[in-house]
Formats: sequence, structure tokens, C-alpha cells
Amino acid sequence: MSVGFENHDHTFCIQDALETADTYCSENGLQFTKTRRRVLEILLMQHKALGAYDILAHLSDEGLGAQPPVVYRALDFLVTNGFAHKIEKLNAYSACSHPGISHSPVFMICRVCENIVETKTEPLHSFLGTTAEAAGFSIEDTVIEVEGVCPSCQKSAQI
Amino acid sequence: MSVGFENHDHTFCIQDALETADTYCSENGLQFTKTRRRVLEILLMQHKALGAYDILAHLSDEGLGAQPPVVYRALDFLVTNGFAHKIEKLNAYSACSHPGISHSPVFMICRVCENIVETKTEPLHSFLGTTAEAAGFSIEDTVIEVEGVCPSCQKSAQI
DNA sequence: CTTGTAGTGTTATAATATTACACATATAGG
DNA sequence: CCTATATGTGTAATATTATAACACTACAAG
Ligand SMILES: [Zn+2]
Ligand SMILES: [Zn+2]
Ligand SMILES: [Zn+2]
Ligand SMILES: [Zn+2]
Repeated sequence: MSVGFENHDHTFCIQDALETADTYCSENGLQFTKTRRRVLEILLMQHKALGAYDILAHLSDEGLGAQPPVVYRALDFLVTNGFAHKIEKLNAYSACSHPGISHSPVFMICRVCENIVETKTEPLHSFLGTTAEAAGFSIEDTVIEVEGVCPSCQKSAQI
Repeated sequence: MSVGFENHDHTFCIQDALETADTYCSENGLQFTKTRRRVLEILLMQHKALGAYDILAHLSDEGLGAQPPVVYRALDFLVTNGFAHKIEKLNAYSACSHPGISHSPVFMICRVCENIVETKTEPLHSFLGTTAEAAGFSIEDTVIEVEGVCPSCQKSAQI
């Protein structure tokens, strides 16, 4: 499980995520169709966010559909079932790094290399929970995204 | 200073924000032009977020311009100078509740009445700071938005 | 088989945002 | 005051992101 920007064997990320999705779908009677799986694979290729139309370009190259609804439907499935997230700040989509675990994601987005690290929080147990409780507000969904510069890019900049 | 969804004399919010903007602009050699001021006034009318094209409709009615760049330029000015924020989750814009104070906003968005409460945090002193420090990530900008149901709408739902 | 549910293909369109360029206005220095 | 420069405006065109609508297909339950 990745907790930061350090290097890692990314093939594990991909394998884990696909297996988790396979298992989850078969256990819950969900159809993990060709297009849905392929979109997840495309997102899993790197820890970056991809725009819907970038993904669509891949699909189109592969003969899996060329119209926006194709990709938006697949993304909707993946996001709804927790296999991917929308990065609101970028209007882009990223594979989930903790699939199968109910969580509120926190994203650190490097504006230089565009890599994204997803960590997680329990909003109710953080300052958000305290603030919301004080205001009598019931939390249903959270968007927590931090933009900045990752360690590697900070080092590169010092040269 | 509003800290929650309770009722308040909203004319103070408007007056304060406009005065703060006036002062800040004259002190910093910024031109608080007619359109910029009017866009801020429109945003200040309620504690909700407005889409750029909703604002543009107001401006257009008032003869202040009918093309998208008119409103996007004004919004860019207001956001850059801290008088308004973009709500990423909604692709919409909201007047700042703490103008003149450097801060990282936290938004609570009621999905029923669409009211928004802006509170603030010091990201470096919260769990975000801890997480980022652990990852060696330097924070430049934060997006923290919480969607849910505000106290009034929770009460209404119980009837 | 029939019927309902979920998924797909396709066209069109909506909603959000930016580029580019000509023109106008403000401000600062001489 | 006059001019140079920076800043702001008007407008047309276009880019980017996302959804609506509807006909069709696949599949499973009864
Ligand atoms: Zn990885
Ligand atoms: Zn996740
Ligand atoms: Zn108010
Ligand atoms: Zn603010």
C-alpha cells in the first residue's frame, strides 16, 4: 500500500486493484464488463489523473467506443463502486489506491510531475468532524485535495 | 463572523466584504472596477455558490456585458485577490466569508438548500500538515469541501 | 417464451472555460 | 500636460467537460 511518493513496484498496484475489483463485482452481482475493466486498467497505468476525453482517446484507439457516454458511463460505474475517484480540482479521474476499503480519500497532487498520492482519512475523527459537529452539519461526502510539490520535484528544483 | 448555518444579519456580511475589498484594492493599487464590484455584490447576495453563467446572466440583464470572458475575468480577479473562492465540487463561485485574512477555506455545502458555510483551517497544523510532512510534500493550495445536510434541512426532513 | 433489468451505440446538445485580437482607459515618468 | 506602458474591456470564435435522449441488445427471473 503506497503511502507516499517513493518508488514502488507498480505492477502490484495494478494487480491488486484489478483482483479486488473482480472479487467485489462477482460477490455483489456487478458486471465488470470489458469497457469498465479497460478504463480501470488505463487509469491504473500511472498514479496520475486522466481526463475523460484522454481515456476516451485510448478506448477509441482500441475500438472500444468513440462517444463521450462510453467513458462517462464506465467512470460512473468505477466511481460509484469505489474503484476510482474524481479529482475535482482537475476535472479528471484517478484509480483508487485503497479499493475495497470504505474511506474518504485525501489527494496530494504534484503540480510539477502531476503524480497523485491518495491517502485516506476518517472525516468524522478529524478537524472536519469537529467543525461539522459544531455546526450541526451531517457529512455525506468529502473532497480533500492538496496541490503542491512532491519530494522528488523539490529535489530536482534545487539543482 | 459566521461560523455556522444559524441566521444572521446578512447585510453586515455584504457591507464588510465590500468595505474590505475597497480598502484592500486602494491600498494595493488594484482597480476595483464596476464589473468586478458588481460580480462580488452578486456573489454576496446569498451564502450560495453561483455558476459563472448565472452571474453572467445578471450582468447581461444589467448591460454590463454578455460574453463569458467578462465574468471569468472578474472572477479571476476576485479569486486571485481572495474576495471569492471557486467551489470545485460545484464548478461554481462563492464570496469569501473571511476576506482580508490569509486562510485555507473549508466549505460545508448543504445539498438540500444549497447554502454554503465557509470556515477556515491552517492546513499545516491539521492532519493534512502531518500527512504532507510525512510524505515530504509541500502544500501550496488546498481544496476542502464537505457535502451533506445542514441543521435546518435535517430538522425539515424529520417532519 | 415473456418480461423486466441492465448495458451499449449513437446523435445531439448542454454547461463550463479559454484564446485571440482589436480597442479603451488608467497610471507613471519626463 | 504628454506620451509610454501597463492594465482592463469588447467581442468572436473555439476548446473542454458532461449529459440527455432514444433505439437497440444481452441476459436472467419467472
Ligand atoms: Zn503504484
Ligand atoms: Zn480511494
Ligand atoms: Zn451572511
Ligand atoms: Zn475565504
